Amino acid sequence: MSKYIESEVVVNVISIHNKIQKRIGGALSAHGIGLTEYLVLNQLYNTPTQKMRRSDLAERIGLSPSGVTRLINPMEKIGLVAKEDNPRDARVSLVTLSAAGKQVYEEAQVTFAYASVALFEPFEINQLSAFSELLKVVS
Amino acid sequence: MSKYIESEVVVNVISIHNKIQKRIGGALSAHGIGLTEYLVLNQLYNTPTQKMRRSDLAERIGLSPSGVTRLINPMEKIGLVAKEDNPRDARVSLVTLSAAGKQVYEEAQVTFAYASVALFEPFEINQLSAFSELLKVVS
DNA sequence: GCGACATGTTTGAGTAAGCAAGCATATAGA
DNA sequence: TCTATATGCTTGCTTACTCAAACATGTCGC
Repeated sequence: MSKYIESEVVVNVISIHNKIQKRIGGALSAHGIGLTEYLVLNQLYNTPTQKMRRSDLAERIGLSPSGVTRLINPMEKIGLVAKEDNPRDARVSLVTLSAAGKQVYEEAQVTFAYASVALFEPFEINQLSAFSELLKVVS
Repeated sequence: MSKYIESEVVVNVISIHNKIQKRIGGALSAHGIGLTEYLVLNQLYNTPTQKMRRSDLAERIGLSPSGVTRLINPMEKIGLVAKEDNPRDARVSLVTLSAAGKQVYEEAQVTFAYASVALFEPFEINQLSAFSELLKVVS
């Protein structure tokens, strides 16, 4: 098909990303959130303080700053996250995980894990670990 | 971070897909096409007849049928592909790769390969092959 | 302490897609 | 042969983003 194995890998990653989007995104809709919103909750949950600057969040989940603004506003309205000011720097706006957000995340995490396992069903743990390490380096 | 390795893999795939989108998509813009358009050309190029039904194309590149319509129309206008009727069935509309489209693809393929290699720079061929096989199965 | 540049966020306008509905054609059953 | 249903594509409307510009605040050199 292609001269370089790397090109092939890229095409395959795109393809699997489509499936992730459809299957996992679909599964998460049961919790009233989309895949990108899940990633936000995931980041906040796994941050010691459970709060983060909008631009850092953008960086972490691969969104533009304006994308974060538009994503977070509705999440704030339904109470999953809250806005907080940084007393040291009035430019920044911290996003914090609310109790409700935490709960939704913990529930959604289970769904996410199930759907992920289903997707990678045919593989062994050690294959997946190797895979994961590889991806982490590229990221 | 997460209880299941599979969840971790999914998050990492999403993350690398962001990079693919940005780096490879950016690189392809030098040829006047985006990543999705590249995938269309790639499919057509690698099909024996170099023509394909719109719905099959949609399936192959993970787009909805309407997405294909909206993607192909401009490509047809600039002459990368052409529309062809199926004499056996007037419902279907075949997409064919034009000579110009073929040329653009062959040039873009080089860019795509370079960018892909750059992305996976730190890895060995055999790691990547294993990786690629794994992805192919999931796909 | 003030001007110039740097950083963080939001807003306005545009783009790429999805879903659901519509339209055209094909096929199968009575 | 007509009617019902299935299939393929496109269109209208909505959503999730992006980029560039605007705006607000912070910092540095003098």
